[in-house]
Amino acid sequence: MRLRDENKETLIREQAIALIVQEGFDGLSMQKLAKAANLSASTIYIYFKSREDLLNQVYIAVDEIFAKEVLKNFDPAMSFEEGLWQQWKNRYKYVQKYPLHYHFSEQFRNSPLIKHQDIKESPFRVAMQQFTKNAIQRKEIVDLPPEILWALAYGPFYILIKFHLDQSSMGGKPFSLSEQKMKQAFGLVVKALKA
Amino acid sequence: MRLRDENKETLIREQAIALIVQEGFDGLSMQKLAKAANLSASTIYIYFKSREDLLNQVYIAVDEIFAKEVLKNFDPAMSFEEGLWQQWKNRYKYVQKYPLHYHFSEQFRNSPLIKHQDIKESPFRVAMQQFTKNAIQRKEIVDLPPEILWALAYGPFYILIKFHLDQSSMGGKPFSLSEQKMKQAFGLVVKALKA
DNA sequence: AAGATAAACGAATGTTCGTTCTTTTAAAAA
DNA sequence: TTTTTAAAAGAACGAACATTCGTTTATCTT
Repeated sequence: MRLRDENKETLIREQAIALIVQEGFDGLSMQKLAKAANLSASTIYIYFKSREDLLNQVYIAVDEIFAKEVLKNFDPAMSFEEGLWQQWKNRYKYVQKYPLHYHFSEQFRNSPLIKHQDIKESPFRVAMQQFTKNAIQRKEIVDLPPEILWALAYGPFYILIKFHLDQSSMGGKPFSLSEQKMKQAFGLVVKALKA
Repeated sequence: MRLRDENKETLIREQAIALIVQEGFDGLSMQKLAKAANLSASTIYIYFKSREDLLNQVYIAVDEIFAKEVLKNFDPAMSFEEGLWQQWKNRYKYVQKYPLHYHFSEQFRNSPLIKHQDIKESPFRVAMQQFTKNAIQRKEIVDLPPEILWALAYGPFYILIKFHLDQSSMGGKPFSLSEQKMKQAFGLVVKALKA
């Protein structure tokens, strides 16, 4: 018998991401996707039950990679300043390495398709909670409700990313947010949160 | 002759926003929109040239209201702390008053449909630039590249808004981010930016 | 009240959608 | 090599899509 091609599943997923980023969610039709992946539309249904299933699997795969990349060289036991900086660097590298994934996530996050539940207790979230809990216990930073801490620690970072990404997608291509600029913003965040 | 109903144009726009927020961009079909607005689909084409034109006009109308609301009681000559707090309050009230508009914008912002150009020189942007320029000249805040200043001034605010909005859309309905919590986050932002 | 005009409609256009069915093809098992 | 099995393809389905067209209807002008 003929074997299921493992790469083909990934190929379909990646092409779906590319199409969605290029043309939005309406742009992802099964026939367009088939053409982009050099397949018959019906072949997609061997690997995915339906369009909805495909979207879900894409979302899951993207999230998995994100969680993996963002935990590199990170330990919840790190000092707050070191650990948060590592997070900023990891997220920055993630955006650079998987720009399409990032754009896809940004679109998916605000779409009504998303199932807001069940994402609560990922090992990723657990690590993050432990990290901030440690920092507060050690009195490295002020004691704050988690969402305020989170808002200050990452809000400026993501606006910075979005700004530079929009900037580069408008004019010439290369995305460059200098590490110096990131450090500057990071310094201000630390200043705000320091106990 | 029969007169064009001015309210009908607004009605169509508002129903379009509601549909998009509920079901995403694919959810906005002309026939569904017609049914939601109690119209024949062809009637929509009296007021809008095409689906694309409709989306553009919706975007423009939403943006206009936003700019109007957010400039209330605001003057670029204000002190930084007073002016930025007024901005936070205005934006908070905007989200409360037009929650659908906010959700629509969040979806539209990350969609490939948006035309990134030509939004540069709105009177709104001009006021904001003057405001931060004043604050730096008066040495109220540290001298920073505009995008870093912007990232710190608004990043935490919008993450806070998103968090509480998601929270309320999941469980029971009412959206409540207490002014006390906003003040707490605001205090940290000011601490970070103070010269 | 009569006529004019544009708003409003329902029906129909051709296209594209997601999905399924039947057939062909290729590779693993015999 | 032959048989078997599932992957892959292609044609086909009804449904829904954006848009247009010819007719009807309401309201203004006269």
